[in-house]
Amino acid sequence: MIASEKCLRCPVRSTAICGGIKQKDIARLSKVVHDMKVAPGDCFLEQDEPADNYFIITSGTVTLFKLLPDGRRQVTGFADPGHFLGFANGGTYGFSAEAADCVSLCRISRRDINVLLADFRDMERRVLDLLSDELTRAQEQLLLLGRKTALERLASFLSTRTEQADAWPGYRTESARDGIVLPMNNDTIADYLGLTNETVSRMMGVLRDARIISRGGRNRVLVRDRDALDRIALGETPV
Amino acid sequence: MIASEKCLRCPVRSTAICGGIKQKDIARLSKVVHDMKVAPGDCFLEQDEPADNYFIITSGTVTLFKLLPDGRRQVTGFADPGHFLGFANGGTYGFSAEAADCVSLCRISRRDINVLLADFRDMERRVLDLLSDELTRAQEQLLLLGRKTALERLASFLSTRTEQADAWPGYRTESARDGIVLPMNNDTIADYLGLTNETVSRMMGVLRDARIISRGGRNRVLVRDRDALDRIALGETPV
DNA sequence: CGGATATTTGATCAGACTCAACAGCTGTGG
DNA sequence: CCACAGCTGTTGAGTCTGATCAAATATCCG
Repeated sequence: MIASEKCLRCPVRSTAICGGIKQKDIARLSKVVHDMKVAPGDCFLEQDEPADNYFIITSGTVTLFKLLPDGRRQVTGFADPGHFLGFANGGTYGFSAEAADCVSLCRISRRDINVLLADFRDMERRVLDLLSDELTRAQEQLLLLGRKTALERLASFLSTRTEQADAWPGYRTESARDGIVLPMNNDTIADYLGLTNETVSRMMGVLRDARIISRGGRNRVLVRDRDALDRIALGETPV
Repeated sequence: MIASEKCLRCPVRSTAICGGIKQKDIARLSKVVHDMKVAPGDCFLEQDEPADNYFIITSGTVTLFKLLPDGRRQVTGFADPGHFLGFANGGTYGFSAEAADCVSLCRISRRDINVLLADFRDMERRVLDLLSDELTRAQEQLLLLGRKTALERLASFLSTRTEQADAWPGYRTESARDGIVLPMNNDTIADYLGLTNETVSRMMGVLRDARIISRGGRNRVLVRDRDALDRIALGETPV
């Protein structure tokens, strides 16, 4: 899955766009793919705005969220490197996206994406796979929000994050083998899990008291008992 | 969007698969597309089973759901005619599907779908659009489950169902212009909205007392004040 | 009619929210 | 070096929404 460094600048970028990319196509891609940097907290895609661009994250983490008119917020997911953003059914985005930390991404206009899709046959299939993955993850999150308790939600979140860190070692620093980095604060985690920041803090305390996790410095969590975490996440441990 | 009756047996079927289908391709499609009927309550696709088939609903409504080990159930959505089921990232289905009422569908094996996708160019794009729609709807549902009250959830559900009835008039009987049909019982609605059947019943009563809806016979609801319904759905009406 | 299933209604309970106060960390400026 | 502000996270007390449990009623269908 990791492409050779030779293609374009960022391995994730070429991988995400069209897999094994040929040297002769680089020039063409460079014309339609624009690099961007976004500072933490900056919103680069807003709900209900015209969906003119697609984005592919190359580094950092992006928070995706929806808002109700009175300000209630639901974080619908986090986009990590390799993620593809910007699908919209009705011509406008259905969610907003803001950088959780320093984010690099590349932008492709709606017009150009169609050319790319037509020219790079395997790209369409890849996008289809990405969307399919994302839908599967969204459905898992529906189960979480609809039927899990606060403790189960937090355990699920930490478990999933740990899995992702396994799948993509870039997330994990060598100094903390079992540590996962949470680039978002408790407010954001709360909005993701349908809870409040107080409840997130309390449940974090419950897991810490049970020696299942421990604090590994700012923004870092050490998972000490992953089996226990997974059992809680699946509701197999009575509260 | 409605295909001509001449293509295959079901207009929805040809539309869903590959849009304007040519006469000469019908024979080929018929070889890989198998028709099926499913009785109400029957489960034809089970979570964690090998994802060997894709399905396209041609009539009726299908309930999609996920289960926790202890039996808690979350309905992740309803698949109406034209919907495409069976995407799986890890080789197994991520959810189960059972017929809500009498359902007709066609089955395409995983092997055959790849041939179809390769041969019918516009099919891949159509599937991509369907997936994109579905993801958008899933995100809307995340907002509902994470941040809306019981009343707001039910109002959202009824509002969305009404919109769908507008978009596809087949849903609506001419005898009840504003009536929508709910082919699922309160238990299923509850599992969809992350509530209990008692709460669904109570909130239905609240909307009825407020003259926003009224009962239109079994499985049928009349929406009397759609604006009010939408305002509640968006949380713009203080409880 | 009768039995099964679904819905409605009531009373009580509990998990998570709200509001409020406090602690810890970080960076800033005197 | 310390004082302080500002932000994030923690902890506590009280409240409330929706769940649970139980019973009554309604609806469907043979």
